[in-house]
Amino acid sequence: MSFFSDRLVAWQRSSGRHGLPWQNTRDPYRVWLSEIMLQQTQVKTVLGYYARFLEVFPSVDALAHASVDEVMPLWSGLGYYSRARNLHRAAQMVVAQFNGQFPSDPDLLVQLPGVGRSTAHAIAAFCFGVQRSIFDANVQRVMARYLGFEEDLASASAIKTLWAKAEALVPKQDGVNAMPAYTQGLMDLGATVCTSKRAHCGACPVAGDCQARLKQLTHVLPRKTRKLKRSSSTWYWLVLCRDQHHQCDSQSSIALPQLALHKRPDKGIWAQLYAFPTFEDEAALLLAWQNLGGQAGGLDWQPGFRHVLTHKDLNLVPVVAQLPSQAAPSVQMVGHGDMPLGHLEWVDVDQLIQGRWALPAPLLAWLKHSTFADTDKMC
DNA sequence: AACGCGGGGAC
DNA sequence: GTCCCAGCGTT
Repeated sequence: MSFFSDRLVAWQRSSGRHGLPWQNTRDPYRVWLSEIMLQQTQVKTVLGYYARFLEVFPSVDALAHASVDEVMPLWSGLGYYSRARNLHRAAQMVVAQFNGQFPSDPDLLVQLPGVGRSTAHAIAAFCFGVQRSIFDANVQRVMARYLGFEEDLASASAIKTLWAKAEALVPKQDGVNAMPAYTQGLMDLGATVCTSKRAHCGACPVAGDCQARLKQLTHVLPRKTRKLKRSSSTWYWLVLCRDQHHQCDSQSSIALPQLALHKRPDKGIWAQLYAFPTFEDEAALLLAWQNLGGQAGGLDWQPGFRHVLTHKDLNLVPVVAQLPSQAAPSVQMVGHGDMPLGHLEWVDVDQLIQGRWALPAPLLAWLKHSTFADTDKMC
């Protein structure tokens, strides 16, 4: 029990986390999915998404044969949506290039889109006992403190150096038995004991030779100079365009209200998700509205609301628009900054509310809580 | 090396 | 409010 890894493995088995749904399995598909969802995302948030995803796509084969439009709604609200697109592409790669079986070699795993070096090591360690180290923020903190590593982790060379030291600490023997517990132990220690704000050294299995504790540096390490810069808030105007052809009146049979969506561009915020036509200023909105044949007074400005992102605040203003009867239901619309809009998709409000389309979380939340979602009030 | 990318939680 | 979190891809 003298080695770091021995102590950590024993601690994980006695005091670590064991009941999480992606634990107690060596199914690479399930482990991989959990690792991707957990990137920059907390356990509590992931739980629901993970269960729903596996219910719809229980295997890598099922995921590979789906369309990306079936995958994205299951990610709606989770953030970092490129993860979902990479997940889908990676599933197709596993089927096409690895015969449906995840490889155990981290050098091959890292070729999958969305799988970086740390995630590749996690999959290899959990599923195949490969003796390589993960290196997420938890491990960086644990290692910087345990080793008394004082270099600035904003530097790439410092990261490289510390990662190499982490690799040197992995269990030397019986990887298949030890690596899953060891890897989980690193994460658990960082999440529950050696936490960012405070190190609970009394509960730590390796406090005895922790250099940060011995030098009273736990509150200083890890050093990381990079500061988060928040840019100023931005405004978006969102057009909620009703379909005239489905408007309710006393003569028509029951028709479902529909709204126009368009697919966001490949890059930038909400990339490739579906959103209401979005404009960065009122002039662009009005120009597009004019191009559509809209009339003055056909727009109803709703109260705006704020949505906070990591790097900036969004001020979102919904504008309800009544499309003129002569306009085609599908129209090429220009005026989204310098980005041409594609054809609009007309979608039942029901389907939006039920999460069948991949809307950004704030748009879906607003729709659900607005009177606009109430069919009666549309007539 | 710096930056963009969502959302939620802790304090 | 600020900072953090099972990071990765792009420039």
